[in-house]
Amino acid sequence: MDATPQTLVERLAAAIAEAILGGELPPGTRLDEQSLAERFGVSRTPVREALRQLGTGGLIDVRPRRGATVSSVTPELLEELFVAMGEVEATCARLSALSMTPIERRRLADLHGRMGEDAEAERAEAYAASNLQFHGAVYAGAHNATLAEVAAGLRRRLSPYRQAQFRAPGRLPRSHAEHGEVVAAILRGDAAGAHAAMLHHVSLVEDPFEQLSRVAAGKGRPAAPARADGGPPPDLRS
Amino acid sequence: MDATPQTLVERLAAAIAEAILGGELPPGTRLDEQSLAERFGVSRTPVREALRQLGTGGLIDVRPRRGATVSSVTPELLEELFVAMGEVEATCARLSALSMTPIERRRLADLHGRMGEDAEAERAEAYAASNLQFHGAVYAGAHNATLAEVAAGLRRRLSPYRQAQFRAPGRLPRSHAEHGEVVAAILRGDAAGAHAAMLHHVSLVEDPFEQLSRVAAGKGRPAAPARADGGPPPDLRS
DNA sequence: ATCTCTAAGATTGCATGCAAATAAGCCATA
DNA sequence: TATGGCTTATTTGCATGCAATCTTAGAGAT
Repeated sequence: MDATPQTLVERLAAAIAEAILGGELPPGTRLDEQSLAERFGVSRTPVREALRQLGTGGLIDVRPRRGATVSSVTPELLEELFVAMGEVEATCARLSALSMTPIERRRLADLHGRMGEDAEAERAEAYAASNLQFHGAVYAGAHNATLAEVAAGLRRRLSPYRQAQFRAPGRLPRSHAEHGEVVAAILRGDAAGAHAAMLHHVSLVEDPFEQLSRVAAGKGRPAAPARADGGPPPDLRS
Repeated sequence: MDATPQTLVERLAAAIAEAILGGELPPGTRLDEQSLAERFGVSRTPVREALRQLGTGGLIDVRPRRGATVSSVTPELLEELFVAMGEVEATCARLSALSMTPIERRRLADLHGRMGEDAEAERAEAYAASNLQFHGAVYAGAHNATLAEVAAGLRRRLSPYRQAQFRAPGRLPRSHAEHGEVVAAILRGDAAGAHAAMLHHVSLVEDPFEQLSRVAAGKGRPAAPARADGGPPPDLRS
C-alpha cells in the first residue's frame, strides 16, 4: 500500500502498531515515552509524535498528562468493530456493483476463480493472501478512497482476531462460496445483492468472545509470536 | 462532544482545524511550523504534534521533509467525500432501525416533531442546529461508536461546503420531509427503508462543483468570515 | 487495619538548539 | 530569454533540558 516510511516518526508509528497488532504489547500496556525511546534507540520527541499519530487510529489511548496505553479491547468493542467493518465492506461491495469498470469486474472474477484452487486444496496461507487481495479489489472497485481507507483500517485493526479464521476445517471452500455470491452480484450490477452477500460473508466470524479469549491466550499471530522478553530491538535509524 | 481540550497540543489542533474549516487557511496554504508557533505564541514542538495529529484526519497533507499544507479539495474529492458520508449515514440509519431502543425512537420522533416548526417558519439557524442533533441521534442510535465517529468526522470535514444549504428557499420544509421518511422507516424497524431514505436525503446536495466555487469565492461560513490579515491571535496558553 | 495526607520519585509537556535536507536566489552559459 | 549548476537561506527532523503534573510510597491519625 504505502512505500517504506521515510521519516523516523513514521517508522516508529509503524513499529509500535506492529508490536501491538502482533501481540507483543498486549492491551492495557503502558507506553511510556522513555522506555519506547530507549527500546528504539531514539529520543522521546519522535516517540511522542508517533504516539500522537497512533492515538487518532484508536489503537492506543492517549490521556493528557497520563501517557499512552494500548487500548483494551472489550468483547463489546470487538463486536462493534466487526459490525462496523462488515457494514463498510458491504457498502464498498454495493458501490462496486454500481461503479466497477468492465476491467475491474473481469479482474475480480479472475481472482475469484484462481482462489478456488487454493480453497479446494485447503492451502490456508495462499488463500489468506489472496483473500486480502480480494477484499482490496472490492474496496478499490467502490472508487472511493475514503471508504476504502476506513475499511482497510478496520480490517487491519481486527487482524489479530481473524488469524485463525481459515484454520477451521471446511472454512476455505465456504469462504470461497460466499465470495462467489458477492462476485456474482457485483458482476450483474445488483447493488442490494452485493451488499447483502458481503454482509453475510463478513459477519460469519466466530463469537467475538471466543476470538478475544484465543488471542488473549497468546494464540494470535502464530508466525510472529509475542515475546515479552523483548528481543534485539530493531534499529530504526539510518 | 468532547470537553475543552486540556493540553496545548489539542487546543492547537482544534484551532488549526477551525482555521482551515472556517476558510481562514484556504486549501494549498503552507503550514510552516515557525509561523504557526509564532502565531499562537508557542514553540514548534507542540505545533509539530498538532500537525501530525491533524494529518491522519485528511484535513492537511504532511509530506516528509516538506512540511504540511492544507489539503486541496478537488471537485472529485468533494464528490467522494459526499458519497462516503451519505453511505455511512445511511448505514447508521439502517442500524438505527434495527437497534434503537424505544426511548431513542421516541426521542428521535420528538426531535423531528419540534424541528417541524422551525422548518415551516424558515428559521435557518435554529433548524441547522437541530439538524446536527438529528443526525447525531441517528449516529447514536446505531449503537456503534466507530461508525458514529467516522460519520461525524466526514460531516465535520464537509461542513464548509454545506453552509449555504439551508439558505435555498423551500429547502427547510423539504429537508424536514426527508427527515420524516427516515424517522418513519426507523420507527417501523424498516432497515432497508431507513437506508434508502437517509441516502436520498444526504445525496440531495447541490452540485459539488458549485459548492466548491462558492466556498472558494469566500461565501462559506458567513458567521465567521475569513480574514487573511490575521486578527488578534488567540492566546492558547494558560 | 484502613484512610488521609504528604513528600519523593517518575513521567509528561513544552522550549530550545543543532544538524540535515529542502527551497530560494544568483550567476554563468547556451 | 531560458536553462543549468552552485551558493545561501529557510525549514524540517530530532536531541536535550527544565518545569509542571501525576503517581506512589510511607507516616500519622482515626
